[in-house]
Amino acid sequence: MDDQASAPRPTLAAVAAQAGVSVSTASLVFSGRGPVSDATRERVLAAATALDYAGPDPTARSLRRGRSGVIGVVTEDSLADTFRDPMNLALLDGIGEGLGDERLGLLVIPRVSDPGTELAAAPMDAAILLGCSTDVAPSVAALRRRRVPVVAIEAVPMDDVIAIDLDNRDASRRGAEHLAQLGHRRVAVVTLPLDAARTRGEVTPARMATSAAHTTLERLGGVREVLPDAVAFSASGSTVDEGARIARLLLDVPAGERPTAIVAQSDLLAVGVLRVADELGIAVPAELSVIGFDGVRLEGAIDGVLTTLVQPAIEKGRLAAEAVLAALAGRAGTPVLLHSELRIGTTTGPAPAS
Amino acid sequence: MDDQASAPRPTLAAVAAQAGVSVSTASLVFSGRGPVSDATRERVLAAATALDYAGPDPTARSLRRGRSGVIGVVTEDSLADTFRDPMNLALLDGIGEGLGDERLGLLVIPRVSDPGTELAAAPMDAAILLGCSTDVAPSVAALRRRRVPVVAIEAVPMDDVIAIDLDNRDASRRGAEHLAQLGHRRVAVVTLPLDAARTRGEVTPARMATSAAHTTLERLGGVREVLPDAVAFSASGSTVDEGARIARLLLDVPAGERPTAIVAQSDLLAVGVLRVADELGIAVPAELSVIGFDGVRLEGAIDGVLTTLVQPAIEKGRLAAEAVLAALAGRAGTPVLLHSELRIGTTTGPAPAS
DNA sequence: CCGAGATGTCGAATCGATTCGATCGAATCG
DNA sequence: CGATTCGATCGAATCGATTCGACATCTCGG
Repeated sequence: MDDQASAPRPTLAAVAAQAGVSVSTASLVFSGRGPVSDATRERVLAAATALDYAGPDPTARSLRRGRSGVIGVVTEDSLADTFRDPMNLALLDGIGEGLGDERLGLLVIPRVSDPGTELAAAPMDAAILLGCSTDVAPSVAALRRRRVPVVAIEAVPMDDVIAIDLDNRDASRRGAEHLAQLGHRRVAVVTLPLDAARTRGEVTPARMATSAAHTTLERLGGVREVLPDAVAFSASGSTVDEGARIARLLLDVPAGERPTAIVAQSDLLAVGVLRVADELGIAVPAELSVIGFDGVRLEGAIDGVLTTLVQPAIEKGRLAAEAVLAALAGRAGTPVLLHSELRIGTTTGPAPAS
Repeated sequence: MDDQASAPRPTLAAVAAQAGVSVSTASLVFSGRGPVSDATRERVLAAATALDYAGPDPTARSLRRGRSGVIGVVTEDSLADTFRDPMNLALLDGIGEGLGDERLGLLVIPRVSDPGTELAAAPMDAAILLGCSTDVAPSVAALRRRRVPVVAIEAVPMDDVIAIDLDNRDASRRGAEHLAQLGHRRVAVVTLPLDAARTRGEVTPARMATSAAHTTLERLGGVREVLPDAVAFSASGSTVDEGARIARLLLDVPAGERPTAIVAQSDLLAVGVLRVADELGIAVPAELSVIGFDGVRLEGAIDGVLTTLVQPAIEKGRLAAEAVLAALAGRAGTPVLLHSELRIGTTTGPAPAS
């Protein structure tokens, strides 16, 4: 019962003493980076077992080695919301794949409030910034001061940040062209969050000017290259509920004022839009075309196939992990630009004759 | 560019020197746990800014303080699969809630292969064992040696482990009674993994005897208290695909040999079963009743409402977090037993007349 | 005007390991 | 057989902070 309290955790020094060797030799046994005779090794290991020694203290080891074996994964949402987005899960899949058998733990850090505080407090050897739709500059600054290599997924290009980027603008443009070719002229966009406060509402030029949400702006810009007049409303997150919320604003109006197509900046948002269309009895794609972004698996959440821009999500995660490993090895990480592909499903069709 | 390489990261000592104070005083400024005059404080902070000092090194601080500010979350599956289970997401929600504003990071550690190795290498102040369906003894032993308090969710009771437990056996029994009352006699069970290897296949007495999968065995035991002859097949994980896989074994047989009801040990498994029933044209609940476990939100994955045992998942996470905080504060954590409730949905009905 | 108490600052020990260079005996080689 | 090398071991410095006890200064009551 009170063993735990009474017996202090044994240290390497205690093990060395018990085995009758010096601490340095004992250390060699556990780290395996020096020549040790078999006899000595066994004596040390026996002593460790006798004392119930659990191996070198990770904290002390980290301090001395200058490595903690931990990769920080910095997310935008709350912990659980982060993992509710299949996009992030795919990224995680890729990261796990890319990290391979390196023994690195993932420390998940929600960047919800006061950026920097928590970021600066946790030990980590490198950081991956996940889905940087809002302003990441403060976080990056905090990490840079700590000399922590940063890999950012879809962030605005910055010094000392290895970018794993996506052709957001070009892809969105292709999506918009698809709609334009189908005759759509009245198109609305449901965007990802536009600022750190995740304000919900119409995207005005003023808001765009002060926004640092790279991905959001790029995707919107791509659409407006083709459809300059497309109105846009920002969601407060990439969730089905948010998509539905914005969709109600856009669709619950007299039929004449309704857009004939909605571009959602994520598949989850698109599902929300489809759900509301269904509620309101608006036929898709006869009366309304919907296009998403990401190309994640939607597990039977919708009937048919969502027209969307499929991005190589797992690949993205894998490349991020590889960039981290490169940075850890002292090699310069290579920035990457990935490409999305338009998948035409059953949610887009010719614009209804007006 | 090469600033990063050339200029070594400044230390507290450098800041102290620059400010003309001792290291101890500088430390006091950052940790805020001693009296420092305003003038001194400002001088130190100015020096820190001048040197671009990012604050005390987390690793060094952890070593000295004996606290790393990190909670280990030990999972059974791969990283991404863990978070694909809505059950675990709900737990995470609860953990986040229970941790509140304590500045604690969550280190996610998949306990896939060689238990203990990674576990022992990462710094953490406490560990939460998530969904312990398979054998956790080795992990617990490794953590205990390191004097890391362990909170286990639904694990077999062990010394020095704070258990957050669920009435698995009783709940399953109530589910089985519901089926029995409806006249079902030929009932099959799709179980969670039965062993660390996650072997898929029929659950034989021999396998049960060597299994340490607490949750799995309890839930199965509960069913067999009512329906002793229920056959059982173990899945290799709590996923829709696994549920479907086992369901095909059970349902793709001549109609006379088919069970009239299937008890799935998780909602995800149940969804897999429903999917296969649909594929094979078996009407639910007219020809087949299906019951799940967990009561998680299934986001339109099925038509109707799943009959299932709803457990207080968020509460479970919250209690686990509170137990962790208690342990960290030196207080003894209180073991908890939570209760599930049978929710009767549209997937169970009277047994078909044979 | 002196001693008690409060306040601010400092030096030194400490947390638990890793690692560099030195040492020493044994084996190898010419 | 002496010089050299190699393998095994050890001592001591180091990683970057925190914290305890000591010390100096200042305030205030008596």
